[in-house]
Amino acid sequence: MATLKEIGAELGLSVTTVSRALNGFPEVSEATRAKVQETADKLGYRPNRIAQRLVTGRSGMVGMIVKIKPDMSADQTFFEILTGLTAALSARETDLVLAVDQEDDPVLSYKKLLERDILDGFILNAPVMNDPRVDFLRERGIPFVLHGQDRPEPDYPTYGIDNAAVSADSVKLLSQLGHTRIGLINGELSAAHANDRLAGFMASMAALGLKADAVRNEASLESHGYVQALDLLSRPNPPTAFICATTLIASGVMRAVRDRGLKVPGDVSIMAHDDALPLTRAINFEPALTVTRAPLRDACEPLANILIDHLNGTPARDLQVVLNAELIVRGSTGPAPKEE
Amino acid sequence: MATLKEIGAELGLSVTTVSRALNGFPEVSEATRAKVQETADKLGYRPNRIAQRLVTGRSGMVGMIVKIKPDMSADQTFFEILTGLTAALSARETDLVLAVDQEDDPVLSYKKLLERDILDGFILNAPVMNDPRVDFLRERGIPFVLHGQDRPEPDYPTYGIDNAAVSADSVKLLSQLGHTRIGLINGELSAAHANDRLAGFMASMAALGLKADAVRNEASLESHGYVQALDLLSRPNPPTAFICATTLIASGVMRAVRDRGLKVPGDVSIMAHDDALPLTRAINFEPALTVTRAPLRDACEPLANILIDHLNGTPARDLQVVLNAELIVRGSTGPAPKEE
DNA sequence: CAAAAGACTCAAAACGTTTTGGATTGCGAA
DNA sequence: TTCGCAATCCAAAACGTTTTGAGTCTTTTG
Repeated sequence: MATLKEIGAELGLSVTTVSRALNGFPEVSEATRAKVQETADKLGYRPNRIAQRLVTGRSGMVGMIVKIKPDMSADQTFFEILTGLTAALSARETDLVLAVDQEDDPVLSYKKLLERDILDGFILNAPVMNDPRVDFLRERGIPFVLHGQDRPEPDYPTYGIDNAAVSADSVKLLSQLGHTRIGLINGELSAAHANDRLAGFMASMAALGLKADAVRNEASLESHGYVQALDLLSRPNPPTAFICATTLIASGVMRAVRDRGLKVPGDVSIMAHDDALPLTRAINFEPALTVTRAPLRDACEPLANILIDHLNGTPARDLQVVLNAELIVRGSTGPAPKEE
Repeated sequence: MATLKEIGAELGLSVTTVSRALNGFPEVSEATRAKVQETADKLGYRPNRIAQRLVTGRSGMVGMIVKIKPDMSADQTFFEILTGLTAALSARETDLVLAVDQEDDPVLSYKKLLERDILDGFILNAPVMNDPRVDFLRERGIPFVLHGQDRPEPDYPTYGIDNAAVSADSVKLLSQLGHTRIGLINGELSAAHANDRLAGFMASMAALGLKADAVRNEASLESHGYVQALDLLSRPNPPTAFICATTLIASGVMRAVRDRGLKVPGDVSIMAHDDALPLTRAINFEPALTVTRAPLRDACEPLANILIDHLNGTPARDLQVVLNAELIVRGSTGPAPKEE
């Protein structure tokens, strides 16, 4: 509970000098800086954030709104993001204010939170295509960072992986292994990333002259993977390889393949995109899963830093990061089976 | 962005008067209050929370730390609590700062958050018996409210239901229906409420002279209910009634009962405690489930208010609420089957 | 009719920090 | 000597609110 004034009184210095000493300003001598630092430590000084925020005009809080599905199911990715984000933000003296959105209108929760007038910016996750939240915040000039891409040429900070490239890389690997009938078990198309995966898949299949007629887009569930793979495998010319949106889907697909009496990777190759969630780890599959890998956890620190840099004045065009996922080849992919 | 000063300038009043007019102080005339209110509305005045907090010495933020299990599974109850809590807190101009705890040491996250020195208090949920977080916060004089009971005679604010009574009520109902062999499929004993349920069960069974030898304590999962019920039903003298810790467990128990070719409630009665989670609704069971009911959602507003009242000076002993769950008899319970 | 009581209002201090615009010192250069 | 220039330091203002302690009227009371 020590204050700048108390430190100053202790040393016979002004608050100005104490403040500058502690904040590393150049116009204070090293000798005094050392003394100030020492008594600050001795008195257990911690800057009063509220006072700092009053004078800087910033609240030091950013918002994130969690969209909850009608069934109240917790998105597996949510805790992963939440964990990393709070840690990364707190390293930069920023707090996360969380709100839960159950409204039909996707921007209503943002309006409500903004009315309280205490947030410096927002972190937007799980975007849909042309996300209405983006338009809403952009119109009002509220800073935010988007996790992912919701449109081709954003003029706001974004951070995410190239989801079209994820599909392209996967198709490329499989086609090099000789596969020509490749299935895509995608996530729900309401999500922007699922759109990009689909677009990337269609484009690279077309570029190779392959027919992309084994595509399914549904929720990321084990059961979805199972059902869709079973269905596709009962075709006259079933796919010899599956690209799965998530490891969860992949586990369903693998179960389906085996239920049909087929071998992985002998008869069917399976690969997935891997967010590196602790629940379903690609490495624990039997055989270990070939993946495009981009740990969600890794996105948290960049997201936090991008938003805070943006708040500090860095222009949006310097804060648009699109990474490529890493391709990790493991045992679940192999050469296409010989045609009989 | 209007300030008190601007409103004052507009009307030729001092900031003092404007502040008092808006905050409903008695020493300002109704005429001026009306004028002040009017121009405040006209200018779109919103009090600067940061300035308020600086002068009141409070941050307006309370913390909650979410404990995540090693498998990163999201507790079903978490979103329920989060939703209600943010709403209730924001009604009292308070924000929720969330942190995620993955440490082994249960108090480490609290230490870290306290170091940042910006929280007025904490909301503690999912207590274990003699919760170490309680001891930690109590020692340092940090205000908090506990959702539930972790020890017999707390000297801090608490809010929760009487879990021993939940069991007692359930046992009473079933014994009045003639059941003598009653099973308890409880949650994990690490949770304080599971302890209380167990204690209440043992006590009331003993009071009735009944043998309490069909008790299982494990995670609240459908599969747990299924497995344990199957096991208990294969005994020579199987239970004729089950008390389940959650509706999720109850659904597993019901499946087990039917897999054994038994009828509910003809052969076996089933009841559960119902937190009123949207996922598994007691009323959607076939037959509808008899429950002791205490919606988790209903706890959020009291929790928020208790903590804030406590911060405002209300002593802890006036803020200890123990409610009784409502007993709702539906179709899943019936008279004990006649012994052959 | 004076004094007390009430009704209403205000200036100023306070919260703890950052930042602006000097002020003071010592020292080498003109 | 005097001027300029770093190198240090400081007083005061500012952020927007709440609260304290008085002040000015008007009305009631003895």
